[in-house]
Amino acid sequence: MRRRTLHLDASKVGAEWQNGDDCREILQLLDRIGDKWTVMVVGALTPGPMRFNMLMREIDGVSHRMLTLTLRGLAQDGLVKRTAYPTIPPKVEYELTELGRSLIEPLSALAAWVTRNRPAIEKARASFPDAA
Amino acid sequence: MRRRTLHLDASKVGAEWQNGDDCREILQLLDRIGDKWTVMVVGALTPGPMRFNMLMREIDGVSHRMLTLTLRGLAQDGLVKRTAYPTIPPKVEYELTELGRSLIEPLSALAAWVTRNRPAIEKARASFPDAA
DNA sequence: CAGAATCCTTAGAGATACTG
DNA sequence: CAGTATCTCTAAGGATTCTG
Repeated sequence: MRRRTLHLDASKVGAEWQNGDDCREILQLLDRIGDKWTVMVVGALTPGPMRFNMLMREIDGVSHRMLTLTLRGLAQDGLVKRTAYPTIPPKVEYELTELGRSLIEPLSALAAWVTRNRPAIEKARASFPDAA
Repeated sequence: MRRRTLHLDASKVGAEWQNGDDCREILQLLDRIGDKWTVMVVGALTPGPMRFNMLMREIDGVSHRMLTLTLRGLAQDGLVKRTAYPTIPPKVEYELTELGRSLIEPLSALAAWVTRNRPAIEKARASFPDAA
């Protein structure tokens, strides 16, 4: 018997986690949410709206192309609002929507986890049998 | 001036999010944590220890190879404990470590977010200008 | 300035077969 | 049963160029 809701209770999560019901779509979304650049963009936009080139500079390592694609994806998903000012030269501002902002919390929780446990993970890596 | 800690306070996260100090390594870890199969494995292992083939069956869509690689990675990072019983045929059990279990919570928070907001996202996608 | 289009390169991942 | 090793192939992503 399979439930459709995801409980936060850690001890019960597993059951519906991989139940295949809506698991596929969840994972598909996780792929977008967990995407490297997506995380970066959300992080960069957290303080407030930003223009394209500003994001480019802010994000460090992102290519023009990937930033475009990521932003478009986020806009499609309603996480980011794109505002184009028809000036010359063009000016386009991106900002998190309400939905987008609601993602900050779980995402930063994860970031916090990483920060908190990085030492442990690095220790584990180092002490792993035949560590590369 | 840059802090090294990640605050959970949504309004302040952005600043250190992309500050480049330890951002690189955080992202690198996020890549592993956010990885499709990693999420699946953690989910599958949440209820308790499991053997390789069981995981194969449980996870649906994972190839033999990817499961091996994912599990090895998780073991290296100390998130999963691998126990091999030297019997014939071999029997290998995987289970979450303490560290691994601590990941369940933030991960399921994210999963919960996806579940909660999937309708909104799908609506956004559908109503997007020239939706594919 | 923002973005579209093109090319090109590689790493990721599936399929398959072999081994202890 | 669990794991390794190859081979292959696709598609993600970088660099570059062009346009409104």
